[in-house]
Amino acid sequence: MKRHLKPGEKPTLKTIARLSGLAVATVSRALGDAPDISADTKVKVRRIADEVGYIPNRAGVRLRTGRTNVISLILPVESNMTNHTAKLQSSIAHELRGTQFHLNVTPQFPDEDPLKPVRYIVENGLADGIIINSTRADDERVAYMMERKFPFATHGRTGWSDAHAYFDFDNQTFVTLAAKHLAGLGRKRMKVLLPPSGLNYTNDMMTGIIMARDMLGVDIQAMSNLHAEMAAEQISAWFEDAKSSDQTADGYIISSPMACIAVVDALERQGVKLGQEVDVFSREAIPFLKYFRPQIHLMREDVGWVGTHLARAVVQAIRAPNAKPLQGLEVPNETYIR
Amino acid sequence: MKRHLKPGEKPTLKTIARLSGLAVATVSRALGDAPDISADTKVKVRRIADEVGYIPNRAGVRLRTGRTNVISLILPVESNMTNHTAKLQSSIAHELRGTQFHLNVTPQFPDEDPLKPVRYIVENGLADGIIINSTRADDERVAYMMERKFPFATHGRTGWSDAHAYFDFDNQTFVTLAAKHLAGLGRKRMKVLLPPSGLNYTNDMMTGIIMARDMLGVDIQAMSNLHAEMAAEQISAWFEDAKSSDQTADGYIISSPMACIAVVDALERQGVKLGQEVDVFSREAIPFLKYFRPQIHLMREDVGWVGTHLARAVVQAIRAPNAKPLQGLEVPNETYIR
DNA sequence: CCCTGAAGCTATAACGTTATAGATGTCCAC
DNA sequence: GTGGACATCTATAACGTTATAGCTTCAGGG
Repeated sequence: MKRHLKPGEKPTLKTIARLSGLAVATVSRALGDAPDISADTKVKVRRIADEVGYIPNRAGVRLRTGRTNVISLILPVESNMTNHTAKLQSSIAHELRGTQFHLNVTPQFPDEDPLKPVRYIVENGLADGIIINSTRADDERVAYMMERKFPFATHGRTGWSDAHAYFDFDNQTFVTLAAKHLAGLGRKRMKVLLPPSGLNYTNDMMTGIIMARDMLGVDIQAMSNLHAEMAAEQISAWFEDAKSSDQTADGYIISSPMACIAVVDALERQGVKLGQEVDVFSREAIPFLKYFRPQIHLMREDVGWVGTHLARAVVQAIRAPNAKPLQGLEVPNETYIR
Repeated sequence: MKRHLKPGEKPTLKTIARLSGLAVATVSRALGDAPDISADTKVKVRRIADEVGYIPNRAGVRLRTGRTNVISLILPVESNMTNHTAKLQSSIAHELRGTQFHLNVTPQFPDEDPLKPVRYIVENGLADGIIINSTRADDERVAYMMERKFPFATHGRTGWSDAHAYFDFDNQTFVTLAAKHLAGLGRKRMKVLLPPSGLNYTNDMMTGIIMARDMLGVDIQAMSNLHAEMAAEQISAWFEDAKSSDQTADGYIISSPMACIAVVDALERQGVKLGQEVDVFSREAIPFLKYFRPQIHLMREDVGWVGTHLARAVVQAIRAPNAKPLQGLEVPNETYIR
């Protein structure tokens, strides 16, 4: 398809002009559907443009026309930010304040390849650096950016995290601490509701399970067929269905606050009382589960600091590509438990 | 200060070159701290640049150097988005998918003039359109953008909303419906926890209070010295302090989910039981308060649709500046109540 | 007094795009 | 066969920036 392109060449109007034998201005006007260009030419130009994958250079358009093709969302930074995403973005934006950098949000839709937005940004030069989360051990986005030496920082480690900037919460320790805490309350049979499988921190939590089993000698295992990002209804439904199966756990370790709510709700429907038959331990960024049920045990995680670190890390990766990448690992201890 | 500038002129390197008598290239190199420019010149250029308020044109830099000065945050769009901000952004991004527009997030810090980010974007041409929320009746940001004919859309109406694009939830009807619902449960003395004063939807809710009083004949009033965006701790503290004062309300209408949690918590600490001595009615975007206390009465508000509408509205404002602005008002009815 | 080298500045070109004015060719009317 | 109208395309310039090469000036050595 792209056989007309010189290798590594980013197609511009000039490319299309060369391939079509037309002038750059004509190509521009043809693509812009100007009235004084013949239909034939328009079709021909359009075809070549598609063939070579032409995408208008935003800087060129912007410089010439003043059009930025950007929509700006003004996000009020509230003091009592109860909101994970808002908090993360605010802290990134806050750290970026005073630098030349602007923050752009690119959605990654569940129905598309996770690599797509990353590739789009890298190939079209839409940013100097990228921040991603939900990392996998062999994350293809990370592999892609490392190969191209494109600056980035990840929330969550990967198989190559020695070599790139990241911030991570030590989820292995999270699990062992939680298990220890529950064991201290006399709990004997624990179940862990993990994040979706494949994610790096899911693996870390699985390691934590094994470590807790080995070192503390407790009966602890992951819940199968269920993960912490499922909708509350699904989690509830699972507990209903599983009534007949093994429900003898007396301790739950839950990876996300929403899942925790769903689990507690399901347990209570079965007549179980928190702090009596069962104890529940969850991770939480914002102090709110304590209002839901004060008996829930919590490990706090500071999202604001995550954003701050990631912003610094990616800026460093941009400015000093050869320096040692900025890496941060927050290892929780007993004082993190509420 | 800016007396050297022609009116309306956006300072560029050329401007500084003209004012300093140096060549454009020299100015560029002086500001870039190049080694072959004398210290004197650097100081002089820097001073003039500051004086005229020079800010490098991002498109120029980007075109020349390839540097975008943009950091991109990849935001995974989860299906069970439990998160107001993330949901809003996802729906905006979703609506923008397939258009040429990118979404940029500009924070508005509580310690700075709300007009600042808007002015920054407009003056420096950093976007083609702006979306704002937390509007006031005589919102200075709206006045600013209207005066300059800069495309925008607001979440929440203003005093001039006939003339601009907006989406709003009918908060007046929200209050009257809630009051009617509580009255139907036999509640006689209602209190409303409003959003911070000055916001347009706060005024709407106040109108709703008066209408409910007049039309339903119920005893209903706003809670003073307290608003729904305060931290949970503050709300709790207020209820403690106010023990001695009037606590005879039997119905509460709360403007935000977090405040609702705090209020219910405070009430329960006083031994009050939901659905018995007191009923509580709240607004909610995500189905979660029902897990907290199933007795809470809810009016649902679809944040996803808000984002979709706002995105369409601002795109229309950009593409067809003279068309009638896109406006949407969601008027709740009994079926919105859960 | 010429040559060299350094310091300090500038002219030019280029990044990719599009608005403007102009060029070329065709066709028809007179 | 000349003029004009029209359709279609192109050359040029400009947006703001910076890398590159080159220019000027001056001091100091020979």
